Amino acid sequence: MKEGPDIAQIGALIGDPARANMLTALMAGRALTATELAEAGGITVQTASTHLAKLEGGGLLTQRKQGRHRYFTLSDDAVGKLLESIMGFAASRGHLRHQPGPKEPALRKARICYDHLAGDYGVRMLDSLIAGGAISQVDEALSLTANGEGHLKSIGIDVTGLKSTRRPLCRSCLDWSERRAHLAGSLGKALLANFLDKGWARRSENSRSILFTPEGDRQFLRLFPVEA
Amino acid sequence: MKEGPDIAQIGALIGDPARANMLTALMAGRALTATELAEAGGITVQTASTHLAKLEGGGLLTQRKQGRHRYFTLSDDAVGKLLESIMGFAASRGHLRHQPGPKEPALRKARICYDHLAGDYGVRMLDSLIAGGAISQVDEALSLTANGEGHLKSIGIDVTGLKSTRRPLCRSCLDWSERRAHLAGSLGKALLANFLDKGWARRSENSRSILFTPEGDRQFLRLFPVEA
DNA sequence: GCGATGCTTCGGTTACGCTCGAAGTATGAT
DNA sequence: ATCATACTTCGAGCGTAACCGAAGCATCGC
Repeated sequence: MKEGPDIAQIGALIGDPARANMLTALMAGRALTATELAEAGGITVQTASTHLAKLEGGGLLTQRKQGRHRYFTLSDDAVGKLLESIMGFAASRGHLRHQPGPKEPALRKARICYDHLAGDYGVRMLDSLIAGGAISQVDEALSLTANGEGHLKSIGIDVTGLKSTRRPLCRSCLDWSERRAHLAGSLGKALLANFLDKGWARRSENSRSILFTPEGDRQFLRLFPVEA
Repeated sequence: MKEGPDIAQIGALIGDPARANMLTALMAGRALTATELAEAGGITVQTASTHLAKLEGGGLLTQRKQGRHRYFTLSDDAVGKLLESIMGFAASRGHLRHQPGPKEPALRKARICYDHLAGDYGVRMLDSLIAGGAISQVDEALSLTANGEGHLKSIGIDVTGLKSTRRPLCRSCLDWSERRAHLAGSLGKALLANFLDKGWARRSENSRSILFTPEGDRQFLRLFPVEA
């Protein structure tokens, strides 16, 4: 009767609202302290501590001691990937926790998804790369073309370095706000890092939004055109 | 603070052991009645009924009335995909609900994963198809080659028909027992259906195992060789 | 019509786990 | 040394939801 992996256990870990909020906060990719995570979860630090212990025990989080702080991060990108896929599914079934606020539009425009760009701009970027022949798409599978390699070089991204990592170069990730795919993988990460480096955009302090400067906005739209 | 999809809600749905067991039972792809699912969940029918109502409300299940029976199935293959990915993750973190029994080895050898072949045989099949040049692999992405199309034709599978469906032809699916990829997508489904049609194998009545006949076993191993 | 089967709804019990106050440990600052 | 900060552990309190017995519908067979 009992056979196979226990999905109930990790379902239960994610199923608590406070824990889910903490995990969502960690999707931004930064390491956060227990106190910050308590804030994110809307609970006291004592409660957060027990939650964090459970999440760590379940293999979702790892902690790093640094002085009197404990920084928590998602264990690895398998966790990020898992959460992404659940988010995508939840969005597809209309399980939103909408509370439409002022930050909402900024979030839909551009936000960080674990370590890469998501939202309207993320989707636009992938669309443009596919339309321009830099990335080819077969079903859900993405791969970089020789053409695209040159194109990225001109932007300032060295693809050969990325290829040597064990992580997939291109991966498609379902966007919960747009319900379409955007670019994940090490290339997606590198592209976002590139924009931040160039000063085109910066990360919001207390949200997952990516805020583009007026100049950065212009450059981004020029670099990733879409035919009307 | 509140932004994006509510992963807690579906986490909680999957997080209850009884519900998780019912969902796992439905991964076999067949429609099951409320009574059968109660059995699978290890609970009474009354309790199962409330659970099923919740799962249906959450968009995970759909029911079909047929006489005085109610047949439940996973809503669509997005649900199957989601559960697969959670199972893969759970297995990677060692969250098993092992109760090593006699059925375990059969399950590791060959089992059904929503609608396609998984386990040792599933992994072997994909490996062999890749080694034989029928399927090409870039990162996690799989695609059928022209070569492979002919090869499948000779087995008795018409790929052109499958291509017209909206569902991806080839998809890789992480196998929790082997921790390696096997073939999903409409092609994976068609291949399994083909084996069952030919009488090479049949589905176990009360488990997810796929039982190969001695002759089917021989044919399968011949068709999908692996170099030692 | 009648009984039998499959499933849902209702009511009441139980228990698990989320929660926080208070106290305890560890690290850092003065 | 002393105090402050960051976090964990302990010990209740409490609420929600899982659970089942019993009753209520619905459908089938006769």
